[in-house]
This record gives sequence, structure tokens and C-alpha cells, in this order.
Amino acid sequence: MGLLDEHKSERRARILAAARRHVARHGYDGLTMRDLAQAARVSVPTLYNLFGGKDAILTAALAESVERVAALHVPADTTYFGRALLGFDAGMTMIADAPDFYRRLIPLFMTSPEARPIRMRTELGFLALMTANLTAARDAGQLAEWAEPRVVAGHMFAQYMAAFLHWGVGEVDLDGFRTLALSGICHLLLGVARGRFAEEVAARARELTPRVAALADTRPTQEAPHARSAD
Amino acid sequence: MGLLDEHKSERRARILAAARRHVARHGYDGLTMRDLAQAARVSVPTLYNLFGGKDAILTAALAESVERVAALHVPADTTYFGRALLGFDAGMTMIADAPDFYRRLIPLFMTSPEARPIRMRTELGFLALMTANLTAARDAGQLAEWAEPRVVAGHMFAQYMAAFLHWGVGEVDLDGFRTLALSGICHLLLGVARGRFAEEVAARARELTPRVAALADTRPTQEAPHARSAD
DNA sequence: CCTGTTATTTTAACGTGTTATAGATTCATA
DNA sequence: TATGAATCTATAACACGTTAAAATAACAGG
Repeated sequence: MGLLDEHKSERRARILAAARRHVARHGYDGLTMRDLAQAARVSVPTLYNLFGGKDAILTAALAESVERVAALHVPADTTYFGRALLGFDAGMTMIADAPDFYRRLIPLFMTSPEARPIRMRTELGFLALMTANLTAARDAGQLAEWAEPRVVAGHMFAQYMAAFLHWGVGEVDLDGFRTLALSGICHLLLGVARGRFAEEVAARARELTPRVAALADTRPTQEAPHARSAD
Repeated sequence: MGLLDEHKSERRARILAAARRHVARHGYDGLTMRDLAQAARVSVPTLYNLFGGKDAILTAALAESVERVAALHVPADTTYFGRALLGFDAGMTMIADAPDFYRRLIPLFMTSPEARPIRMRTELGFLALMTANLTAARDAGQLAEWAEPRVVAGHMFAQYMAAFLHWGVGEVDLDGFRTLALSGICHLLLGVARGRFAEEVAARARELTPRVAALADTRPTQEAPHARSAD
């Protein structure tokens, strides 16, 4: 509450900002604790006092971004499919905001135990939105009666994550990521949607299929430049 | 061809075996190049001469395992769904063989540029099998006419990978991995399968749904023990 | 203003992956 | 068997993440 804590907050902010900038430009391995300390006008042990380590710093930077999307407002005056698209696009615009930063941190985000809270937050946010959406669809008779909204939402999230990973390792570009994830989600909904919901999903799946097929054809079959090393 | 190359092969084998053993027990970070050199009765620079680095060594160990599943024989005298299950099970038994080893290396396998050839090999193998299977199903009138086998197979692979990742970070156990991946694949096929293919898929999806729902309920909501650090 | 507490810095060190250099060993060949 | 060419080893070093220790600065309360 005192000035002491304010200074601590300032330092934290300076460190996170410097880390963001540096990672976006030079990648995870390109960021050294000694450089970061100098850029943030702070000593190395302070980095450890305030955060705990390199991964913890980048994790905190990631968490900041995720929180920004957490408070998400999805209007109810669209179709079930339209609502699903809105939630999907929110995550996409966040990534499009600073693609290099996210891309460089995908290994950390995907697998590190440090980043598990962020993963949970992302997944639970997605699941909550989609589960509510699918439950409403089921109540309106636009979902197969045996289908479990939460289970279906989980499989949708799997499609999203797999496409995210494909983008992270450089297999597809940002547009390909979007196409891939959307097509996967539509394919998934295809078997459980009914009525108008089903019609919309089917139309979109048909439209996306050739684009996904084209994507697969243009994928590099040889090694991509090492994304993790510093440039 | 000469004795010189044989000795080199022996060294490579010794190094890979020692790395396997050590990683399964103490994890990625628990394996140091100096320890590995000693365990393989080899000097540290030799590790770099023969492989190129730590990641390259583990990548080579992973590649060995993947190659063992590559030569896969799938009998044609089953239903399309049965054949899909066979290919799926092959990958599962490989993982069940040395789960600790694979689990510890998931971050490397999933995201490292070094491991891209292995990822491609895995993905292409899966896609080839499933695409052939789906194409045959389409020719037999058991697949929606607008569906693209390769695209559907890609989305199936996404379900598989997402479940794999969930297992790798400790979100579900090996049985949960199997249940999750199968349910996802069945949900995905649900919208494009027709005839008897569709009946089998639908029956399996209905059967798996409650199990996946139960899985989601028992998931830990707090932090798991750090899997990457040495024990 | 002084004092005690707390936070930050300084400095040094440890173990790590990685690499260069020079010396020893091992193989193929004459 | 002796020579030459690879190849491995030994040693040392570098930069990195991380942490411990003591010294210094900044704060809160009297």
C-alpha cells in the first residue's frame, strides 16, 4: 500500500515491458537475465526476488495478455454458431496484436508447469463460453440429445489448440491457423448440431474444406528456420 | 563400412541407451551432458561430434522409437472404423511401452525445431493411414460426398495431438489420453460418416461421452508437481 | 533527525550447455 | 610393420540461469 509497494509495481511493470519487447524481437533464448536486468534498470537478483526466474517472468507477461481477453462480452442476439465465432475471434485478435511475442513463447505456454495457470484460465474461459452456448442450443432443440455440451466444447478446444500449435511451430501462418481451427470446430459440431445450427455449421464446413486442403498442399516439407534461437 | 564406422555406431547406441534410461528416471533437466558422457563411457565433445547437442540426442532417441511404429501392418479385413482403431492403438502401445520417456520429452517433441522431422513423420504416417481409410470409405458410399479425406484426417490428428499434450502435461493419465483421443475422433467422424461407418462411430461416441465427462470432473484444478525438474 | 526494518544492489560463485584447442589413439594403407 | 589421416579425448574456457553473502539504500515510526 505504501510507496514501497508502488516502487515494486513500477519495477515489475518495467521488467515485463522490457521482456515483452526483447522476446518479440530476439526470441526466448535471445533474452538473457543480465540483459533484461540492464534494460529494466534493475539488478539480476531483483528479477528473482520479484518473479522467481526467467520462465516466471515470461509467464507473468503471458498472463497479463490473457487477462485482457478474460473479461469478454458476447452479445446474445446472434445464432449459436455466431456466438461461437465471436469468442473464437476474441482470442485471434489478441494473438494478432503481438504475434511474435506469442509465437516465441508457445513452447513455454504449451508445456511448462509454470504456465499451467494460464493454460487453465484459457481453457476454462473457452469451455465456459462454448459450454453455455451449446447448452442453450440443446435446450432449444438444436443439439443432439445424447451430446454432452462440456465434452463437445472440450473437443472444440482441442481443435483450437492443435491449430495454435501448428502456427507456433511455423507450419502455417496466422490466416492458416484461423482456417484450420475454424474448419476443425465446424467438422466437430457437424455431428451434434441440429436444425438451423446444423445448417450454418455444414455450410461453413463445406466452404472451409477446400481452403484447408490447399493449406496442406503448400506446407513446407523441409526444415524451417529455427524459431527458438536468437536471430 | 569399416571398423571405424562400427565403433561410431556402437558409441551412438551406447549414448542413446544411456540417455533413454536417464531421461525416463530423472527427466530432461536431470540429464547433464557430463553425466551422460560418463554413463556412455565417452567424452563430452564426442556427444557433440556424433549428434550435435543435447536436444539432438534426445531427438534421435525419439526418432528411434517412432521408426519402430512406422512399419505398421493394418489388415484390410475389418470395417473402416476398426481399421482406424488399429492404427490408433499402434501409437498407444508404443507410448505405453516407455511412458516416462515420452512424457518427459513432450515439450521437445511438440515444439522444438530439432524435432520437426519426427513430428512430420508421425503426422504423415497417421494422415496416410487415415486418408487411405477415409478414401476407401468414401468410395464405398460411407462418407459424405463433400468431405475431403485428407482434411478430415488432419482434424482427427489434431484430436490425437491435443489429447497427447494433455497427457504430457499431467492433466490426464494414459487411459484418459486414450479415452479423450478416441472420443474426439469419433465426434469428428460423426458428421461425415454414413451408413454402417456412421452407426459404429455414433455408438462409440455415445459410449465414450460419459467417460470423458467423468474425466473432466476429476481433473486437478491446482498445480501439479513440476514434471520437467529432476526428482 | 535518528533508528530499525525491509528491499535492492553488489559481488561472487556454482552448475549448466556448448565449443575451441591441442594431444593421444585408432584405423586404413603402402 | 610403419606412415598418414581421421577421430576421440582431455583440458580449458565462455555465456548462460540461478543463488548466496554482505553492503547499501529506501522506507516507516519515534
